[in-house]
Amino acid sequence: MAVDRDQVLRSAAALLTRKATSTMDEVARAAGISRATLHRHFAGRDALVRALEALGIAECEAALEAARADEGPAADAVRRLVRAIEPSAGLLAFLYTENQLFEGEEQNRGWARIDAGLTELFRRGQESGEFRIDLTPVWLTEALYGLLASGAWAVAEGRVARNDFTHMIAELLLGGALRREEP
Amino acid sequence: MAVDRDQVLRSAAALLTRKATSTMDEVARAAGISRATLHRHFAGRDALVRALEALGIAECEAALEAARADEGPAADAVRRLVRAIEPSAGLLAFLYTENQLFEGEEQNRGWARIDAGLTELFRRGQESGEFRIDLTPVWLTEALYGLLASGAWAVAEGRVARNDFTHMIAELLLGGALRREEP
DNA sequence: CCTGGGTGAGACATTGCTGTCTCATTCGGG
DNA sequence: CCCGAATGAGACAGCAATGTCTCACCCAGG
Repeated sequence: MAVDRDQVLRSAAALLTRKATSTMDEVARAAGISRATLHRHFAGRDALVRALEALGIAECEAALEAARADEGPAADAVRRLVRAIEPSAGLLAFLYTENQLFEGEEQNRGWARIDAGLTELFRRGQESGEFRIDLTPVWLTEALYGLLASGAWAVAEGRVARNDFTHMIAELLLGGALRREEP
Repeated sequence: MAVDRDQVLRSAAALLTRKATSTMDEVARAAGISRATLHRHFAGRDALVRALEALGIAECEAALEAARADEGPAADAVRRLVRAIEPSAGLLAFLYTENQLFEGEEQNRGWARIDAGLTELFRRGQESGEFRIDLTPVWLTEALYGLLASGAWAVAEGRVARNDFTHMIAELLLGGALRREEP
């Protein structure tokens, strides 16, 4: 027995990614447990979302770590980062939109740290001359979130191949749609 | 009296953009009318969302028209389009996330036409050699939606200046974060 | 001055989800 | 084998939002 809390969280993330308004009952069924048991592990929907938020933050920080965002050319760091964060993109998309509902509420301190890490990466790229300076690091960070969410949904609906996810996001973010002049 | 239906729709759009889970009562108050009157004009929340969807579609088509998406260099057309669509970005963001909930449901035919128009624009840019061919037109369309939503939220939360909206989105989408080689 | 359409305020039942509780069952360890 | 912890199933009340209805009001046009 002893329900695997982490596995419950992951199936909840997968379900809520597809349907953000899923019921506690649906979440429980998706995890293969009863609503009562789900309630024993997460006091309520709110607690569940908080736990998912913590999971998302942990995965983002792990990705930031694994991608060694502060090493080497910033562009390569961005590519590594997108690759590392891909498995979490669905969860991120859910949390990203969910956060739009918290209105004034102060955001979790974890997000602030991740935002800072990303912003720093883009700032570093600007200082090294790799990135253009007319797009602010804050905007590039927001754009990355938006592209991750778009990408996750596009993949979920079959409009983009899963294998292309990393390439599509990283290359659009870095190079844009315009064709580069031949080097 | 005769409540101005269009004005109600616009205030609803503005409110739901900020808080997607707003109550019918909140929507009514935001429009300065009573819930009863709101109900007389829109049979229910569902009907309201449908009407907002129709409004969003109409504004998108108008923007697509006004931007003359099929004329001149594709890159310039994209810039005109982003500029023309900016006032609707908040509504678009709301509808974009709302649509994630409709799961299987067949999407409105209007969106299909707009998607087709955008995809065609990007395809045209590829054929003319302006746009790179490793990013599919479908993905560029999705990315545009995602960036519009990100941009709208970032502006709403004060992370990006409203005046920069068009530039940030269009230039990131077209040119990406990397600095161009000096021409 | 009337009259009627449009409105606001509020009551009401309904619905769907939530949170809590109970009870029977099951499974694993001692 | 036996016991206890964890679970599943279901009942139950509470709650928030919805949709419907009534009634009084106001104001513009006849």
